[in-house]
Amino acid sequence: MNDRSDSGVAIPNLRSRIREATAAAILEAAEQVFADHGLHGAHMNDIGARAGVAVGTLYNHFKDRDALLAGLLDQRAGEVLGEMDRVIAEEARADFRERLTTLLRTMFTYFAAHRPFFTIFQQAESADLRALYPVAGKKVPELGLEVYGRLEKLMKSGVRGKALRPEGAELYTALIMSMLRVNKIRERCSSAGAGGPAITPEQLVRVFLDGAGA
Amino acid sequence: MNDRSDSGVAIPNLRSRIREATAAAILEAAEQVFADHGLHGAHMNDIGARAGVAVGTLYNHFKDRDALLAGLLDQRAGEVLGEMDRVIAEEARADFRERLTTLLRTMFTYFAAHRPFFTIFQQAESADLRALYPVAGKKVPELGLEVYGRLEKLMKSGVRGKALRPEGAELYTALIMSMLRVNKIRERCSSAGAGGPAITPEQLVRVFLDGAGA
Amino acid sequence: MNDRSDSGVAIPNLRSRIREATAAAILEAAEQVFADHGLHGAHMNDIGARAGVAVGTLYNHFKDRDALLAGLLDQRAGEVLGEMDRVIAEEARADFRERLTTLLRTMFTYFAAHRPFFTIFQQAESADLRALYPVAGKKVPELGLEVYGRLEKLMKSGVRGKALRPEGAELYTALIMSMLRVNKIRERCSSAGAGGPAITPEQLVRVFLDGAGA
Amino acid sequence: MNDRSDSGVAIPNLRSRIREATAAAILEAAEQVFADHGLHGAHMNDIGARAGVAVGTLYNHFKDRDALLAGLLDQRAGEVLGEMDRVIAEEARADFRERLTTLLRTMFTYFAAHRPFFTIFQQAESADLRALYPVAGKKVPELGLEVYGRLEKLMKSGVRGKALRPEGAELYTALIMSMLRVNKIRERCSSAGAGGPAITPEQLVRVFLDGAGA
DNA sequence: GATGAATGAGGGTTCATTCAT
DNA sequence: CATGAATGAACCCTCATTCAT
Repeated sequence: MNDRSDSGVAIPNLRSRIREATAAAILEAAEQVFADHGLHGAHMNDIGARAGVAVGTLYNHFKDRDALLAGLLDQRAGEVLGEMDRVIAEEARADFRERLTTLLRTMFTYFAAHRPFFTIFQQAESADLRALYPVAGKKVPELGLEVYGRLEKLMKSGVRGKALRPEGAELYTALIMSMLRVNKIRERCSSAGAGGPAITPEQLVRVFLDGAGA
Repeated sequence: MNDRSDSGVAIPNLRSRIREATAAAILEAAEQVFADHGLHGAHMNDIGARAGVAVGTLYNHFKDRDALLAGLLDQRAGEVLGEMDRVIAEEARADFRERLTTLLRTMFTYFAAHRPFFTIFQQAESADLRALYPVAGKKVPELGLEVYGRLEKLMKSGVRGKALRPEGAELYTALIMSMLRVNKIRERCSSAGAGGPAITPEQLVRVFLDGAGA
Repeated sequence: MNDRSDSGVAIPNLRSRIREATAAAILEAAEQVFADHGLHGAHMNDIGARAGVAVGTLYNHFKDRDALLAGLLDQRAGEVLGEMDRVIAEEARADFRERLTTLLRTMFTYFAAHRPFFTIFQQAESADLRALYPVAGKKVPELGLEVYGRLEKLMKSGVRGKALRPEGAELYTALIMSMLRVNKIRERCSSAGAGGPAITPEQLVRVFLDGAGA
Repeated sequence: MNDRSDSGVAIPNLRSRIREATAAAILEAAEQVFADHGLHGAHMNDIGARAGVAVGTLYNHFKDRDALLAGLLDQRAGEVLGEMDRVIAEEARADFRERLTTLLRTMFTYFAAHRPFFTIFQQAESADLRALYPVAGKKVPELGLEVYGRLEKLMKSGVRGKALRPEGAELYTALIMSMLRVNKIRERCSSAGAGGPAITPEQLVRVFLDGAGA
């Protein structure tokens, strides 16, 4: 009985572990290839080659190309949202400035580590591409929404706690979200930016809370 | 004799006027279709259909798909930069806050009127797509650079004129540029934003200069 | 009356002379372009450009592309056949060896002066291309047939006059015709041939009549 | 264990055998279609249809249309040159007349069996088409050169062995090569030729060595 | 479950031909 | 008649997807 139940349980476990390892390898390959060649330029053959499997194998794990992309976006979105939630919980007691700074640092750090994903995500978020990916459509926009929701909650608590002036409250969240791209812009456009130090969450929060005016 | 020479001159004029009108119609159609379907999803047949011409006509005006896209980006970039320069010259004497507000309003207004173009431009600016479009590559990144240059000049004058604190001076430009997307984010993410009033340049400048802190 | 009839006659004459000049220019341009780019690679636009007229004008003179090609082949075939007939008549009294040599020299000379045409003609003569050019089909094969006929007549008189052995009589004509390409082959293949002197009709006739054997 | 490793080896073998069979079918289809419709008139869809495969399959075996044509010419050129070399080696001891006759018979036989290829080859050899097919260009002219080289070697040995008069030695090779087309010309032009017996290598050699003169 | 050759719809592009000026 | 932009059928090629092994 032991033998049988062991083997009966163990084999599926082994198999499912192999399955998951393959799926993870595929997702990682997909992240690279999508980032390298763009949302439309990434080819299933390339993804398979980079993952070290044949094309057919991709279809054993994901229904089609869109499902693979959606799976990738899901996976990464889950990771970053998880980290955000963890930090929000940890810093629940801190003052507003520190909570905002820490949350921004979390996002900056994640995106710095997963720059390919960030690039993909921005393209996928484009309103006009959503139409092209009905399968992914359900999930793709959610990361933006989810991040927005978390930031908005923080902003509201900031207004309640008198850390933020209430007049412009409804624009704060969108404003902070738009600033997440600041380092990308700095790198691309600023002559100093290419090699220089990235803008820090502290600097960002400083301007956001205190203003840039003299 | 006059009559004949007149007609001899008139025909080329008429033809070239028609040519230009067709080219403009093609560009406008391309703007719509590229925005609707994305940089890769836009098909030459669709562009032709929307412009009311046959596919072949597109190729009488633009060497290939990339040249059409590049032509479109060039055209629109020229327009928005021209308006920016005009406003910058007009407001040369105004104080910093007004100059910044007016410049932002100019951009907001242009992008509101050419939302499709803005969408295309953001996609084209993506680092990963530039590699895919070598033809467009030469011009595409320039709009960002040009806008950045003009904003930076304004920021420097703001610092010199004591309107801006000098400590974070090197991040102001990138920060303002990143904020240009704020209304797009608000529309997409905010529950209020979809139908609500857009964020105004005044609001943006208020937060930027005075801060959101209480 | 004089005036009227003069102008009535003169204008058509002038016009028809212009027409013919244009048609000749088109044919000459076509000869160059067909030879430069091949039977299928020659484009109507290129032919028009080289002739110094617009595409539409080509269609005022020739029904379509095939008719233009057929017209070109007709024209040149008429010229070379005319020269052959003239030489045949002139040399009617000479002995066989001289008549053959002179006829070959006529062809060699014409083809040396119209090498593009010769190239075109060979392509057009290909059995498999005839199917593609039903319009030209009637005329294209005729040059080969006409030349063959004239040579065959000469061969028969040679046999009758005991200048040729009668045993292989039925192969002589085809053999001589196949030899017309000898200089083209020599140029292309022989290391000496590229710049060296062309093979002369005399040499050819020498081998044909006397053999290469020791 | 043996069984398993056997099957592990067998699968690739089976696949590669199928691959080669498909490639051969494609080449054969291409030979027909190129010959039937000409170098430019042959369409990839037609080739696929005749080979019994989809268009895409053609591109799994050949990079593009030019590579397919080049592959075809390579393949056939290799075959005919191989046969020529075999015959040359076998007949090394025979006298000149027999060696020449046998070599010609080899070529006549091969070309009779691969008439489509012969047609293609002549078109491809055309100076003006070589420019259009840079991919094929490298190999295309080689068949002519290779055949020329082999014939020239034979001719030189004929001169050395006193079988050929030395005076016209430098034209013999080109002359023999030009004669290879004799049967094609006979079929097309001679009223007797269409159905009649082909000219034999013996007849050809007879005229070449002994002359047609009485 | 993994493999990778075959598939074929669909996209970008060309170019002979037309016709309003 | 000359012009040359517009036309659109037809071509080459790509690549997501399938399925026999």
